[in-house]
Amino acid sequence: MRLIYGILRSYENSIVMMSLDQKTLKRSPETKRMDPSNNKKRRTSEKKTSEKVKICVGREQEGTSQLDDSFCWRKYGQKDFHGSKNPRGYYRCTHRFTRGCLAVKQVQKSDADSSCYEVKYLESHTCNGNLLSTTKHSISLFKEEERNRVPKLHHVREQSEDHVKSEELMLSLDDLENKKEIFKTFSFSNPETENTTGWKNLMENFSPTTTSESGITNELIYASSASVANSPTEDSCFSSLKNILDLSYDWSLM
DNA sequence: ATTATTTGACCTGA
DNA sequence: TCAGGTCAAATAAT
Repeated sequence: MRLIYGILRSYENSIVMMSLDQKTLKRSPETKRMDPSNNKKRRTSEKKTSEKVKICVGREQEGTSQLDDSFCWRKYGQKDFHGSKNPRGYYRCTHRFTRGCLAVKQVQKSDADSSCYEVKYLESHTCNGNLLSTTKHSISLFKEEERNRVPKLHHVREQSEDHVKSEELMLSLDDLENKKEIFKTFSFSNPETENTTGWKNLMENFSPTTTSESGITNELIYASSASVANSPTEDSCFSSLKNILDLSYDWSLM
């Protein structure tokens, strides 16, 4: 384990260096403003090449209109529509400028059921692979404030190259299995959580990228049924996992 | 100080 | 002209 974390930290260090360089890709307000041909608002005329769209309905999360789908989104706009009571929020991947990730999503509160949000995904994430959706989803099931404390460990995976990903995928799955074993030993024993298929299905249900590969898909995750991730049992399960991850992370910083 | 959100202005296509 | 989408300055939050 120590070796693994050592390797991950090496990746992280090199990636930090890379991302420093990549920050130069960020929009420069000066250059935009100085450029006369760029009179005020520039607009990209290129159309969205991908029409991969996924519409989900999820649960409102405490105070935030942003559904937690495990990715880092940044809101860049909001629009009111006539005929719709609720405005639509426009989000893009936080890594848009650092890693050129074009993922975009639109979130709109459902008119019919204000406890639900309709989420439309446009473009898929290029800032990470499916691996990440696997690894990060285990994190996404935590409460937001808890998730924020969980770590760069996952960012390392996020930025790794393809040949590393498959390796890391195995690691992460091993990790999951290990964590599950640990739960069983000192936490509880739940037939549901021991069902690997159920576990994987749960993960897949929360993955925008893994389910959006084949054209348009509509997927409904109703708030009530989504409570599977919030049931007391699952909660305790994941908070245990989170504790372990936190421990691992802290230890890796030593 | 840095990062994220808000919000009015603006752009493009229908 | 309008609807939908995006930009970016101002503001808020961390």
